[in-house]
Amino acid sequence: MKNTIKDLVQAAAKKAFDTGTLPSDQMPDMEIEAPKHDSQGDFSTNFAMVSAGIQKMAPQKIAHALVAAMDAPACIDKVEVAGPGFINFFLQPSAWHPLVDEILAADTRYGASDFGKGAAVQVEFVSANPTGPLHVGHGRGAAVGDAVGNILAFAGFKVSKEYYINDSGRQIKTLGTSVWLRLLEMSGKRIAFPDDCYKGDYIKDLAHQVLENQGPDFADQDEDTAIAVCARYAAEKILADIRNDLAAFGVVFDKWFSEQSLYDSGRLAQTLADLKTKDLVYEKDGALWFRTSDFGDEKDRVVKRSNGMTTYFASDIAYHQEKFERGFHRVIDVWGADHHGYINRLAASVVALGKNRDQFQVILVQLVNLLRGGEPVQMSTRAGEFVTLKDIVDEVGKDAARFMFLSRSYDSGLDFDLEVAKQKSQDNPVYYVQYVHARIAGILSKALDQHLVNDKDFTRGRHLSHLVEQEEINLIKILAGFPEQVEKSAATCHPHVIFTYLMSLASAFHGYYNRHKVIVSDPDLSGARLSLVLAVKKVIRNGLALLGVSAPERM
RNA sequence: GCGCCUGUAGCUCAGCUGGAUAGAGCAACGGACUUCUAAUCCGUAGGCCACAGGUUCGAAUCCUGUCAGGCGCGCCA
Repeated sequence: MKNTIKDLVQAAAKKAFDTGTLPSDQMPDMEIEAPKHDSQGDFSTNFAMVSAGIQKMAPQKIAHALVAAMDAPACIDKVEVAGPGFINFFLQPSAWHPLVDEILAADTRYGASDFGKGAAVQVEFVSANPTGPLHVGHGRGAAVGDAVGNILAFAGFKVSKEYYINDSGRQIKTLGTSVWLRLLEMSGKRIAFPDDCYKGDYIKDLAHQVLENQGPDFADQDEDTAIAVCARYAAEKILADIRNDLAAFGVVFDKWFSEQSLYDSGRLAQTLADLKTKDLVYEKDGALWFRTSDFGDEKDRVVKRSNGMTTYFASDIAYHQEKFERGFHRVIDVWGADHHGYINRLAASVVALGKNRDQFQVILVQLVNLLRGGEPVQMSTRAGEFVTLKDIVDEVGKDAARFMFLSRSYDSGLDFDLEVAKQKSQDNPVYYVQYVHARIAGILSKALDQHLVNDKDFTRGRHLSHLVEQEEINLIKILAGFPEQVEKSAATCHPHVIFTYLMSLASAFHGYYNRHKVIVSDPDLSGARLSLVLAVKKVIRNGLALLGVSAPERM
């Protein structure tokens, strides 16, 4: 419909030029948009305003010249000039009817596009160290990363979701030590438990399991060997739990990438060798420094410490090189906002090794404030006292949690209130939207019982010309906007665009539902309305699916 | 000190690749269930879009500065 209007405007501009009412035939970069107010029509264009410079005429005059030259088809009721020079198009209600058919036919693919043109994109998210359970912050990152992946895929990108496992280095050793010390404690040995070890109760559980598997003599083991055994066992167990918790949260990765594998495969050594060959590193104070400041970073960074150990940064450089070698055009990392100081150095490494800056993108997710009934939930990572993602999913459910996490832009901090997320009331947005789906399912099942519809009607509109109510046309207009919102969400990598859209569609539906009955005595009108609400149901489902939220048939 | 994010209704936030009269939800007040699910709807009220300049036909939106809040500035990960 939008393209029809655009063609119409362009044809009119050409005709106006040919007949001499417009001095130039140059086309401006105009927009066709749906105005905010109904009094401003179904569509409007800013053609006249953006042409003012080209035509050397007042926008109002250009607009009138254009309208005079326009051959509007029958589906357009009237065209008028308004405000500073907007041209507003008022459509016949029937112009909107074919869209219902289109939605029913496209079904699960309505809203999909080839916007991404099949470009390969990798989205890496969560990537929490396997040293403890996932917490609320990871939950928001997981919801965002997963939704961004879904949305990009729906918009025509070839998406791969990946989790990077930091399974080498000091933290894993610390994990092993923590378990080992708890194990000694249980075996009756008095030990001091250092401050930099992990203190959560899960460490004691793991120690208990190791002791059970290895037998009571294990406490007398050589310490280095024992810590290695503890570390391996604990990391594997924690990672398995992370996997399970994410699966329960509806997040499934295409690939789990091990940091250790970068060492084992020689990929990391290769990267360091490349850096030397390209003269991107130098030695100073016994350490090896990357010249990241030549590529936009504030200062150079160490990739190999004077003690011979490579840094986390070194692994990350190798990992990101490896990503691009796998053929991804774009690499997106989802990080917590507290890591933003890391962006410039990693971006520098990507650019230094031959990629464009815009091929690497970091989504920074701001922090979550966990509340219960308006009061902050006290948490201390140091003491190992915190609410885990699993706790949240168990308490409020996957759908409510995900919807809440995606309700706001990740650029803003988020207040997550457990009591609100749990409430089955109007405070809780997830039910507001899911309720639309369930309500329509209820109507459809009643219609099926009464033989008002059959299976064929689920892919094809019926008697659509009966849809004449203002609320009906308004609903179709909102449905028409879905593909555009998906594209906007994909272009900006902002899932909350879909959230906002779903809320407005749900609101329009509830309003319609309360004012008009779908199943009425006139079978043709019933058929038309059933087609319309079925289209709404499909779009709600498609939108919720992008956010990883289910669409229930009943509630 | 430097960098990133944020500042819009009493509260939580949309709107930010410039467009017409700045929108939702919550909270407050008043209404709607003999009905396809009231987990809903309708109405009322609520605003120096932090502040000051600039850019232009037009600024909540872009630029500069100021103020306020959050976070980050390791040979840690």
